Parts: sequence; structure tokens; C-alpha cells
Amino acid sequence: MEVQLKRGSLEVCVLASLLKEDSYGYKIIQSLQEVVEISESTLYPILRRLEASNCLKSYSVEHNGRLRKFYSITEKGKDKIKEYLQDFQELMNIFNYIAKEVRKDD
Amino acid sequence: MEVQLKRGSLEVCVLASLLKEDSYGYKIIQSLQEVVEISESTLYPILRRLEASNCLKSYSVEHNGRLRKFYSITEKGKDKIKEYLQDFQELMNIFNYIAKEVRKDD
DNA sequence: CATAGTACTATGCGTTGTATAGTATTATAC
DNA sequence: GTATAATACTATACAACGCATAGTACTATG
Repeated sequence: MEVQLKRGSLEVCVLASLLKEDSYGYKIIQSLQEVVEISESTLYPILRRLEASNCLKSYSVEHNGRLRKFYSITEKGKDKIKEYLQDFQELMNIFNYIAKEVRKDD
Repeated sequence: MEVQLKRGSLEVCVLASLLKEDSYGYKIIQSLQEVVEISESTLYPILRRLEASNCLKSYSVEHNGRLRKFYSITEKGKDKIKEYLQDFQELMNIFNYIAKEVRKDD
């Protein structure tokens, strides 16, 4: 999948994965595996950005003598998901236009 | 519409608009108006990129004593559209996942 | 005891959408 | 008759984001 096309979607994908329950970096990558390939170098900056913009809150839990950083979604994070769902409708318009022009061309 | 979400789609949108007939910068902006808002500063770099990557060819036609630059789509450009249509299916998977998680949360 | 898995941080790059500004001609309106 | 809008394009510079790469460090498994 072309890199550019993922832009804006990965972030929201991560947010959505936290709706059900709080989670931490490594586990988020595992749980999103089926939906989209996301690497550490992509996820961790996303988590930091989302926390900085108050879409996520974090807290640490000790696990095997080390701290595991859990993230939980905020109301602002939920709002961001809703905005995405709306924006995606517009993107669908673009997609539909392209598909339509292709059909005309056949 | 969030800027990041447009990434990768605008380019293909421009390509698709040239399937029907050759066109030039100003007219492309007009014709895409209903589908997506695209400004000069977005379109012209796209046109140059697409030409540099051989997805478009260009030729100039005199109009009112000035040269008007027409673009026509190449086979490579058409291939790029097809790739986009496929990639978009993957993006839809991401979208569907997000929408599903939101429904669960209600 | 080496390898794989777990868990996270830091640095840096390329692509792309867009703002801003500049150039220059023609058509319309006051 | 001159100001404004429309036409048509070029050039520069920026910010955001996905991702590659590398490093740290601990635990479990064979």
C-alpha cells in the first residue's frame, strides 16, 4: 500500500484500537496486525503526538520489574475519530469520482 | 477536510480528470471544483511531478498570444490510477475497522 | 548461552499539500 | 479610462507524517 495513502488514517486507527480497552505500544502493534501493518517507528511517535494533543492519557504499570506505558483514550480522542469518519466521506467522493472516470474510459 | 487524508488521492484525482480529454492547469482546477478543493499551489507541483515520472506528457498551444500548457495522460499514468483503486480497498479496511470499533463503543 | 520476544527511545529523511508571492495578459464593470 | 476580476503559470519555503535505522534493556525458551 502506498505510504501517502495511510496518512491521517493510522493515527485514528490507533485511537480506535483503544476504545475497547487501554493498551500499550507493543500490544497495540499486535492487535492492529490484521488491520494494517504498523511498525514501532510509526506507532511510538503517533502515541506521543496523540498524548501531546490530549487525545490520549498515559499511565505506567510495573511489569516484570519494568514500567509498561498504558494509554487510554480521552473525549478529545473520541472526537477526533468522529471527525475522521466524516472526513472519510469526502475522501470517498474523491475515490468515487476517480472510479467513475475510469469506467467512462473503458 | 483534514490535509493529511488527501495525500496520495489528489494526484490520482488529477490523473483521472485527464482520462476524458487533455486539459491545462486552470481548467483542471475548475473541473475538479465539485469533487475536491484544489488550489494552484497544489495543482501545479502535482502536474510537474506527474510529468517528471512519465505519468503525463505535455504540449503547448498558443492561446491569445500566450502558451497554454496541455497535459495528456500516459499508459503509466493509467496504471497509477489502477494501483490507487487497489490501494484504496486496503484503506477501506482501515476505515471499516475504525467504524466497527466505534459502533462497539456505543 | 544464544536467540527470540518484549518494550521503548532517539535521530533523520522524503513526500506532499499548501501558503505566499510574483509575473503577465485579457475581459468586465464602474 | 482605470480598477477589478479572471486567466495562466512559476518559484520558494514550510509542516506533518510515515518509516528506516539504531540503540537500550530485560525476560523467556531452546
